Amino acid sequence: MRQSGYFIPTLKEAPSEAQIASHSLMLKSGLVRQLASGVFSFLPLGLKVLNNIMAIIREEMNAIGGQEFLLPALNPIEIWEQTGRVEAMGDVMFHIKNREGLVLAPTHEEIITFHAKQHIKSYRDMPQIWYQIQTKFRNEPRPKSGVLRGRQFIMKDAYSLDTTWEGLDVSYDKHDEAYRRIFTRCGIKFFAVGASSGAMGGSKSQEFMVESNSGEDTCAISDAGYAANIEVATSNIPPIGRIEADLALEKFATPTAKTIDDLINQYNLAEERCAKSVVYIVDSEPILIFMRGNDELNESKLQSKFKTNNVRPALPEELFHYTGANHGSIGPIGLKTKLKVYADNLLKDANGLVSGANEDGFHYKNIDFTRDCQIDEYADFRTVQEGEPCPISGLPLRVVRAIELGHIFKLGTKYSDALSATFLDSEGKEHPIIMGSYGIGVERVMACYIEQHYDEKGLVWTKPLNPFDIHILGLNEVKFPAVKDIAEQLYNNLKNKFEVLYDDRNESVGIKFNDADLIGIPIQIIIGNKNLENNKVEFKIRTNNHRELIDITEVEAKIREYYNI
RNA sequence: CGGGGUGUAGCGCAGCCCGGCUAGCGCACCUGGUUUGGGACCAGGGGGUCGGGGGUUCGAAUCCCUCCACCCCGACCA
Repeated sequence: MRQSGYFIPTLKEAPSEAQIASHSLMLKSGLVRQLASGVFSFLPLGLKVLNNIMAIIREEMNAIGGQEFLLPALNPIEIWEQTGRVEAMGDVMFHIKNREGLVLAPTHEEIITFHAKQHIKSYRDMPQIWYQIQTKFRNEPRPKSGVLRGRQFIMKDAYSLDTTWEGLDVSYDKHDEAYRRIFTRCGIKFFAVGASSGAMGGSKSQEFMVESNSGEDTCAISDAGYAANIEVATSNIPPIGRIEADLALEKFATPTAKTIDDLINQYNLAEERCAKSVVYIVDSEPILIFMRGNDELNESKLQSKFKTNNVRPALPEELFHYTGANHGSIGPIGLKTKLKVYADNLLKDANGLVSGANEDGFHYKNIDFTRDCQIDEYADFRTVQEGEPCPISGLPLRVVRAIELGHIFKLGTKYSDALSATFLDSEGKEHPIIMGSYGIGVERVMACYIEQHYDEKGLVWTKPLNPFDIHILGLNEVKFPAVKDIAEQLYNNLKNKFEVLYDDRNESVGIKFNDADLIGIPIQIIIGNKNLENNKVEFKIRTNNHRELIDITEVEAKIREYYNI
């Protein structure tokens, strides 16, 4: 490709809206342009990279037996109504205004299930893995970070159809392995985490994450290989257990203690023996939960425990109404109304506790959960903290931000039940198809690669994502026709063997060098008049910016050596 | 949806507080010339609904009202 006629609009200064490296570099190097908030156009160079990523995805999906589909973005709303997801999606789903009954698909479980219902009738028809690489539409409330969170984006989504739960396990594991291969081949350092299946109720879910301060998820990871989304992460902090002394329950005045910290400081108490009360409304039913000291309640765990997305902290007036006290004085003893009472596992059967007396300005001490009050159930409600021991090794956990690249999910029969997609087993009995769903954000792969591969000069592409293999720079071709001749010769010789970009523009050397470094093609062949006098050209490797003078006749061999082909 | 910010040429910005010649600067772009190994130089030139609408005023980029877009924080996130 001759650069003089190829559209690569590089920018010297990035538009001010770009806050993160990948966004800024994608704009500067002419890969993308923003059209509207969360909506991006891919320019030729960016599309080449995207195509490379999609080629890898296709290879790996095909390798596990995936069959490629192309499903429409325009969907009849009826199908979405049948699964209840019009309501569940809410504003996230785009609705077509001038054609009643059509929506833009944010994902394709419904449509896949629709086609499965049409034609998958027998256990003999399965297993199936169906996938597509297609544009999704989601009306994100706040698009951000360039292509990382957009209102329109390309997703590889795959769906497995199985007759048994064991079959689903096999399909799920295949995707797990395929995803690891895809991200590894793309040159991305990632980790997989157990994730919350939340109210979806699926039996297992795993996210593929890239550590990054630009990420929107939080994960707890350890060097021992433990990794989990903070929504489900645990640590092996031991329960506080019981103290020896069997002390009598005692009420005491705490007029100025509103928080756990106040209590600890004013009355010299052990933080872990303070039972913090949290009142939540779960599907309109109030519940009381006790947490250890200043432990933070994890709403995702709450949602999973009660299998609903509908949880919220109680309002101040609700607190008083249900407990008889205001925030800061709520406890397990003497509740005004009967509430279901839960406690975090760390407080299991504990005694010697301090908690509110359900009377403003008073607390109880020496509370014994097994003696003084009724705890209906203990469960894991807490959010793990940085430095806590990893549950598999005891090594300290790190809590990091991460970008979600992909998600694999055991759906079960949620959609096949809703849409009556059933099959007959070998005994002629009808069962719902058992499904899985598996997604990869294609632009995110690109952005994550960039986040992990750039320097102060610009992008640093490596095989196999690189848009071109070789960048030929002819320096001062107008003044030195010999440079032009050799550059043309090399270009014509190499262009049928490799993807070659030839900078034949009549630009100053500075511009050519800087643009080449910005675009980041792995190998630069720099042709200048001085070196040419000795039949030499420069061979520059972008990953380490190492430059070497080589004989013109060696160029092809050097390229083959670098790419190992 | 709540909070904060921005909107002036393709990009980056100044001017606005305190209204006043023809709206500026750098880069980019066009023409001619000179240059040529890390974003050249000289000369000339083109490009603007100052986000939109309304208002105040003799006069608005500037003050007021309103709408919109974009960015950041938060809420939300199948």
